[in-house]
Amino acid sequence: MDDQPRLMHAHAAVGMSGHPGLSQHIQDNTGATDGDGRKQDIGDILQQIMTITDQSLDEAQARKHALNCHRMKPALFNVLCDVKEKTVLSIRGAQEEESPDAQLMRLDNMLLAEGVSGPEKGGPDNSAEHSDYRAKLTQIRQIYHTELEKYEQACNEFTTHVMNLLREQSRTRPISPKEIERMVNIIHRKFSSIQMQLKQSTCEAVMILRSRFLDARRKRRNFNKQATEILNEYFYSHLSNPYPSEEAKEELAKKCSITMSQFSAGHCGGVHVSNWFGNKRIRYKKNIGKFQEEANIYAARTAVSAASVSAHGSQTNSPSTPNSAGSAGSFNMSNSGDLFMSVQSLNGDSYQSSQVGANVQSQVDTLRHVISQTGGYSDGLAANQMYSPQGINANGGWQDPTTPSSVTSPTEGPGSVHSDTSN
DNA sequence: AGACATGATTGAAG
DNA sequence: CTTCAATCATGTCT
Repeated sequence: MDDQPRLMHAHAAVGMSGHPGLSQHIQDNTGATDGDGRKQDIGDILQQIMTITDQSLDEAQARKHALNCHRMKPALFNVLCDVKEKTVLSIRGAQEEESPDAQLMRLDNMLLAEGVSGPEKGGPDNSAEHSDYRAKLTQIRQIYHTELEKYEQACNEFTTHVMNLLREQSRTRPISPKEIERMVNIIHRKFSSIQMQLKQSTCEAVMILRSRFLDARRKRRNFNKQATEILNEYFYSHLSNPYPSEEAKEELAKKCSITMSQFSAGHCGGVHVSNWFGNKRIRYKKNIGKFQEEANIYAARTAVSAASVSAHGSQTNSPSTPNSAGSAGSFNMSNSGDLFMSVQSLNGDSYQSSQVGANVQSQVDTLRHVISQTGGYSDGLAANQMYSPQGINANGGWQDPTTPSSVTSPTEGPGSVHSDTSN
């Protein structure tokens, strides 16, 4: 024990020479009056630190306490912190990551958009339609939030724990507040990367859910009978030009209660009507014979209602007339006069004289069917020939397929009806 | 289970 | 943009 001072001195000398800034630092902190005595002090302390692990626990505790209370302790602590800081920085260098903020932001945005994060989405959706989807989404939402909370809590707990630990250790090790702060940052980064994983998998789950529930193709719903009837009524009563305008489509959609398309924002039921008419046209044209019966049924039905309307001498639709979409100005019948004449000359009926424009087209179509059905054409083929060519040209398309739904209806020439029916 | 019906999608054409 | 034609994918009937 009595040779320690000498040894310490040597140690101190080595230590000091290794760190040129050390003496300066200490001098700053102590006022630097008596040079040699100070050196001895420092050497003393350093030696004690070096040998602390060789001592018994109790002894070490006592020494530790003594060291903590030593007047040179703050200065030494600062120096060591400084040295460590420089070493650590040089090792770590500029490998600070480039922050995955962009990705995190995207995930956040998506979760927000999907209604997972952010306020609960209580849109005016018809809940019956996607209740299943919403239930699952709520489930995901709940899991997400619980997990997020859990992570947050764990992060906070861990951070506090580490901070306490470091603070405690800073009594014996050179740990500066700056370093603690850095450590906290590291922890936060780690946890946020875990959080990102959570967000990522949540996004994936939502995507899968979406594709399963909201992909209309997968979840195809047939229109109900009434909707099909309404659409068919329109189709067969506008057989010569079955291209409803946008307004007509919307109206039909409304009448048919076709509203399931909230998920593809921008358009509503009209799209389904368009699809329906597209399919109908193509399938009708492909196999007219197959639709013969159907056509007759609807033709007869519309004829009856049309007749009853005109019999009342009224322009308003009778309640039993479901084809109002084709009337009441849904279409601009600029050439209704021609058609009207055609019909007149066609069957010589006089009751139509009371009709003006609107209903003419549907009646033309309708009457054709009635005629074909009842006018002595018992032969189905003949009947087919009777009305199938109307509007369908030699190429197998309805006339003017480019802009059929614009402004005016049938560009059907004045002679077309005659030629069609001039058997 | 298989056939058929039917709403939706896709790509070309205009 | 719309429509057509082919096709897909699902619903429904047998």
